[in-house]
Amino acid sequence: MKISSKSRYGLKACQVMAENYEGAQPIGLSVISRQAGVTDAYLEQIMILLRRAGIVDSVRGVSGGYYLSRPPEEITVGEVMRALEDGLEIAKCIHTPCAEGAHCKTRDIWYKIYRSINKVLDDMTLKDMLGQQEEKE
Amino acid sequence: MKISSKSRYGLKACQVMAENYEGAQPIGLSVISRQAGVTDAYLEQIMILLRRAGIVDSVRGVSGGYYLSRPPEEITVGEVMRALEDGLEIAKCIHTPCAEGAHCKTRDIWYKIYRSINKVLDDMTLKDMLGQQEEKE
DNA sequence: ATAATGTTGACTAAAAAGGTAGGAATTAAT
DNA sequence: ATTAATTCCTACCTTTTTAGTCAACATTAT
Repeated sequence: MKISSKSRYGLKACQVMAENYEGAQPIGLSVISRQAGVTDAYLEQIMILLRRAGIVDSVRGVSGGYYLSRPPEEITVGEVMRALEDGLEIAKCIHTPCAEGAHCKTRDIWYKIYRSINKVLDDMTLKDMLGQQEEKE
Repeated sequence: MKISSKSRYGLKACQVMAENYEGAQPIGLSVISRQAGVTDAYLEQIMILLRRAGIVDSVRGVSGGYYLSRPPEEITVGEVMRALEDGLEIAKCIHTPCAEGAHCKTRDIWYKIYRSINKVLDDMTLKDMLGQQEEKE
């Protein structure tokens, strides 16, 4: 029940790209990795996931890089997280219930958690994320 | 971002104890392990966590076993899960923010998730869990 | 006494997470 | 055309966590 480093770095990378969305030119991997505090090699793996999920586009070759495929207000944090966190499936029985199936009291708990996480993340776009006030502790 | 098997088995074990709470006599480990679908040896480890968290009490010796330390309506699922899932701390920065601290946009996301999970789990007692209707989907 | 049962800590194996390396493909600039 | 910068892809490696086992010990009803 921990957020993976892929999600941490990946969402941070999205933040960087969202902040520079107006620039309209691709941002080099090394620029993003520096701001996200991660190595190029590792961030590469993460960007590939985001690209395959249709969240970012890329340009290869000299002065290539990455950019959000859509404006920050059209990409939800949930979309990003699903790409990085195995569909946000917190238990196998979320999508493929076990034999006990619909009668399982504990599965109902996992499902409640699942829906609540999805709601939080789908209700927030990358633009919202940039603009939000800090949470109190 | 997966629920651990400790939580799955542990909450199931609590369900068993809650269903038999009226009996008022301790339930043997092997009885619980059978119903929870887990080995005695492994469930033992889990019961120790629940006992140390004050959720269950135990009786040693012949005809010993485990039982909930309080009525099912006085124990929340959140309490159980915190004992089994490392305090439900989904990211290190939940309790000890990193250098970026309160200005961190991504931490705000993790914190939102954290609160939402806690709310779901703390709003539900073991008794509620037994009585709840199945979720759709 | 003794047999049934919980307690504890050490141990191991398997899986997942986290991260690295190297070369292929692509492209702007020269 | 060549070169240098850059992404793409696959395979691999290391560390940590998870999941599970085991054996010796402590307690208690009978």
